[in-house]
Amino acid sequence: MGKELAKTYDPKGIEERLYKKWEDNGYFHAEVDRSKKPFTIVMPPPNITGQLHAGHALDNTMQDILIRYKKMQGYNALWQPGTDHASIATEVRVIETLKEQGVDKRELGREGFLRRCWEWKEEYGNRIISQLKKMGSAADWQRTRFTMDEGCSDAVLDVFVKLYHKGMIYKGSRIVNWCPVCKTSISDAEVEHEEQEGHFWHINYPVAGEEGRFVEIATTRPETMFGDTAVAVNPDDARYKDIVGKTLKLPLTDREIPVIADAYVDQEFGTGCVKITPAHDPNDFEVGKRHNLEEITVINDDATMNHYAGKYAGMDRYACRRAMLEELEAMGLLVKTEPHSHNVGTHDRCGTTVEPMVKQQWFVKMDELIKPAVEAVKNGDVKLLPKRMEKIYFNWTDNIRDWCISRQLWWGHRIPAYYCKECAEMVVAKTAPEKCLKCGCTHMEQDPDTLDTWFSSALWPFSTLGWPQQTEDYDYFYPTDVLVTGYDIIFFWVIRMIFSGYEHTGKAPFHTVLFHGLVRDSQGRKMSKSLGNGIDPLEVVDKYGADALRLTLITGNAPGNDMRFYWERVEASRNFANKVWNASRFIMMNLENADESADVGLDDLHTADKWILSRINTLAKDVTENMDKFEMGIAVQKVYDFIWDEFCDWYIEITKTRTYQKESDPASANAAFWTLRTVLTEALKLLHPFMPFITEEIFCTLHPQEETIMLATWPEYREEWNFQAEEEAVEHCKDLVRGIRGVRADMEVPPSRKAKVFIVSEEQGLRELFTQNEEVYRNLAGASEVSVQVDLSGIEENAVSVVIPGATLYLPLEDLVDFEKERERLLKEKERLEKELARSKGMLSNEKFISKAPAAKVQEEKEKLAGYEQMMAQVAERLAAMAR
RNA sequence: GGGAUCUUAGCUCAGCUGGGAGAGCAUCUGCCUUACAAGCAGAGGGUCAUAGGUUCGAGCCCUAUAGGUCCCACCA
Repeated sequence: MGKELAKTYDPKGIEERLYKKWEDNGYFHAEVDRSKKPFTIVMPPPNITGQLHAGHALDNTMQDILIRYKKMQGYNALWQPGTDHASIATEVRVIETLKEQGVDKRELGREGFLRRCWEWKEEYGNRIISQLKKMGSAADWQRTRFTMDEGCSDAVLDVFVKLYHKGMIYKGSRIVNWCPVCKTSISDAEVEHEEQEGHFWHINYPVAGEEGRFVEIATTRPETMFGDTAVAVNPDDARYKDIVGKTLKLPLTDREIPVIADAYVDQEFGTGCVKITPAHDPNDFEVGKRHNLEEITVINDDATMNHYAGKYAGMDRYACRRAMLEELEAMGLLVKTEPHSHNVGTHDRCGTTVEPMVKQQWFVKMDELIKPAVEAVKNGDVKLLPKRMEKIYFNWTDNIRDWCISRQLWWGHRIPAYYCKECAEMVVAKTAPEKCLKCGCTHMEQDPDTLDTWFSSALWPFSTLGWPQQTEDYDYFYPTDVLVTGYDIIFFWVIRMIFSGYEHTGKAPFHTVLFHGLVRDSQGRKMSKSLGNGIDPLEVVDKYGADALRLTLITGNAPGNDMRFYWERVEASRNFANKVWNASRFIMMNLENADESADVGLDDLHTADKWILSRINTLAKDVTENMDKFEMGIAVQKVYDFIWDEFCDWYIEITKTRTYQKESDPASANAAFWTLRTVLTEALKLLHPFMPFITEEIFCTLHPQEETIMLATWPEYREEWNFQAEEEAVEHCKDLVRGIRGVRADMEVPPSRKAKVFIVSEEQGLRELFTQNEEVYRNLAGASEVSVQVDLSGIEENAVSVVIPGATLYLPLEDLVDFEKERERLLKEKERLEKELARSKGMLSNEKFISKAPAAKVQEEKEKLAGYEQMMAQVAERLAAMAR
């Protein structure tokens, strides 16, 4: 039989050993197997700069649970892992590292810099993977991919070239978000808007040729006025009708600009006159296009002013602002300065205020591409969970703008566009053309820009499976099934994967997206480096074990909701692990006495055995339903409650008398042994996806002939394990036990003192039930002797009593009796019953309830009423007897 | 400006399609009962934010209000 287990569960050592076993035995690996149904999850690739944080822990626990669950259900489950090159994030980190060594990126040159990036990747790229392994992640590491590996890069090039030739990728001069610190353009999704306190400066622009006449404009960014090419007013604005078409002198410059009319201007806001700077404002850019205005860029890539700023050239944009305002004030042109709070775009990575700039950039045309992605969510081909995420999704798709994909970075997929140095002809192709198609010269130069890091992530569900090659893997495992990720990257990633899937593979990349929320600190704050409030999952694993961490992250966590992290909750999880451990230990110790050869059939089982079997049978059904609805928090809660409450606190206790006294009734003991072993095994299986390590350790000890629980069969509901009558019988016994325990606690009867129990019931069925099932409740009720009877014969006058549904219990406790206390208890019970009766009678006397509520409900209520009336009668009778 | 979401026991949160309010932690009482004191048994504690409405019946559906959180948005 099984070996002895330690007294408390210590995950240290166990976890590492089991993980190694799983990995070495290839349990995580999936191969194409046409005889099985595939189930595929593609892991959101963590950045190679990343260290495991609470978000990863939650994300990967959820995926691991699904994978393990599906594996046990017999699916050929593949969890496809990999890492992301994280273009800008990595480049920033590498630059920082270089800086510490006193090296500048440009000194190294592109080649040299990229070598450093690959070195970084080699050094840190696997760090997070080894950390994910500590969580128990059953990912197929043999298939680990990288967004810049050969296959993924090939997919990127393929897609770029294809979209370009379809006219869906274009190069154009557009206004983009420019980060002056990272010195690259960024997409709209990377801009975070934050409310900032700023100023509204009113500045007079002199009207040319009309001495003393001014147009007062209001601006929050005066330094951009060097790029003004017009002032606009609303065409319907009566105040400015006569000035439209006139010319203004742009202060601090020698340029003159026209006054134009455009409906974009809001008459109510500011002065109703807007300076138009097409090169530095998205709205002004549009206005400029409509009016054919010149685009004058006045700010350099590093946010200093260029020569258009005259004497301010070379100054930082804010320094320039301060200086020029002083000058304007001195000139008397600064009319007033108002405080003004407004939204400012900042770069989500570095927090720098973005500078809108006109730049030559590459874009993906979104209008057509997005259509199938919208349709898919609308018609349910792709389900977003929780459903409210759909609104967020549509909000984005409905306002979609072309996606700026070029980045002025070096680390990433380089854009496959080649320019002829001689004639400037451009060729877009997967491989570099040897010579210019137009002029035939060989001086071809590749576009220096790289692609947005999300361009490759968008292809991740299929590029990792071999696409664009039509591989067996791709054919079999794609489309994937569920995507699990945080709601914070719905725009960056989820939407882009969906439209990319439709565009390139003709299919949705997954049928369900399961969103989870953020893990916050105990005060509800976001975990962040600067606050130093982040919890390190590895520290939790080290202290409490991976199973405890996993359970903590999953319990009470509804899809899409944020959760708070509490160490107390980890402790509670750890306690549960210990509970499972000890219950198993106890059972295995008992099983050493079990008669292995005993052939136990369902007919040999006692009431309690059938009850617990029936309960776990129902549990399996419920948990499976919850899992299929992705309600993991609810599922694990049910398993937890079953194991702790029903199995440990009731069933194991019930069986103790039988297993302890094996010799006196071997058949009874063997039935209990069989049930203990069976139910424990089934419970371990149900718990395994959530707590893989402890369940594996116990399972393999309990079943030494089995290799692993990972490949055990997931419990399924079976009709032959459904025992309704036994479930009811045990419920009655539990009522009885609780009744007696309650009264004993009230009367302060020491646990060591056993008492005789009289069960008085007028119902023959109940009397039979209690007579036949004495073993179920006798020990738990601390009964020395039990007598089931129809009347009070033989019961001492001063016995203590308690009423339970259908019966009254009497405990003769002469010396301990306290009539006043018992009267109080009975009166309290009477009060409770009176309330219930009133409520129940009220409902049943309501004609509308009778006529409109479902018949079953009415019947149910009638039965309840009967039960209350009966108990009321018992209580009344007892009170009357006591009064005598 | 638009939208989402939350408000349930002292704390943190569950509560699936409307049919008598749950868990963990904390508190109180009694137990070292030969698996577990990281435990066992018992107990207290909620007008489910507020006000209306729909319904035989509302924590759950609708409307409004208050407060919190978050997302989106080009009012210079």
